[in-house]
Amino acid sequence: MTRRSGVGSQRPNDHACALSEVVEQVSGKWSIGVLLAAADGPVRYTQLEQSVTGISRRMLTLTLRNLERDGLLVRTAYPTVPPKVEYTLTGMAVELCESLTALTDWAQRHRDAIERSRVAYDAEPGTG
Amino acid sequence: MTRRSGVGSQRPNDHACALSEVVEQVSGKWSIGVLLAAADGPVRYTQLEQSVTGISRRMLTLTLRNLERDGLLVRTAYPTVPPKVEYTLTGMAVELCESLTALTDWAQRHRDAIERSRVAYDAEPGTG
DNA sequence: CTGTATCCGGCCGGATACTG
DNA sequence: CAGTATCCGGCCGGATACAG
Repeated sequence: MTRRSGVGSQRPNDHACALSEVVEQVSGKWSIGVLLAAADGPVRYTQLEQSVTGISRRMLTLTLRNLERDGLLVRTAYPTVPPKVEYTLTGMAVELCESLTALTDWAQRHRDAIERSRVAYDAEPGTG
Repeated sequence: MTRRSGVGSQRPNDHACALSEVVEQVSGKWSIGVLLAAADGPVRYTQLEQSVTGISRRMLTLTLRNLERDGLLVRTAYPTVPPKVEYTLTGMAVELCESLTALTDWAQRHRDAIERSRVAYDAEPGTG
């Protein structure tokens, strides 16, 4: 931070607003997983179902529809029998994923602290 | 991306996992707003209530407690009458906010596309 | 293979009242 | 000023069954 002079007229609330919109788009329980699973190239429905461990068909479809609707995924259906559908990241989504690496890096730097905050307070062993 | 050679053994799923954890921590309806509102320095409860437009006392408290618990905020209570409580970002949180600017930048680059995706689909012109 | 439809429980979050 | 307690509605998401 401390770049107040560079941004200009942007108040903190503006940042918060824009930021919240972005976060909300990927804040679904499965959005990140689906996005990352589709990052390596065109993937099929069943491939996603397998890579995104634990997701149900319902949530996979809903997540895909949302990402598609937000312009992050493109759905390509081939009129074959049996049907074949491929999902591909848009340029926007690729850039988003790249931006998200900043968060991944942050998470890695503070992995220990996060771990501690997610367990601790409940374990309470006698070993210290 | 395209840093596959640098990270080493990290599979996409690992990224997705770490990433999801981070996103989850700031995915509450008010987390981002509170975080950004507290970024300028120590802020008091009522200050937050005012800057974070629309938040209720209940949600403000819950959000603060969560951020505190995740090590992103520090709560300082002064034993005065009337009471005075200040909230400050931790170093972790400051770094997180800096990382989040990557997302803000992304949002700004794709602001138009985001706008379109949030309206559209309801207009339904006859051009298609 | 790629979905859709329905039911249902749990959690998130708003409104309101009360407290030290 | 800075919270806490309670009620309650709506949405998210899991399980399951059905369909082209």
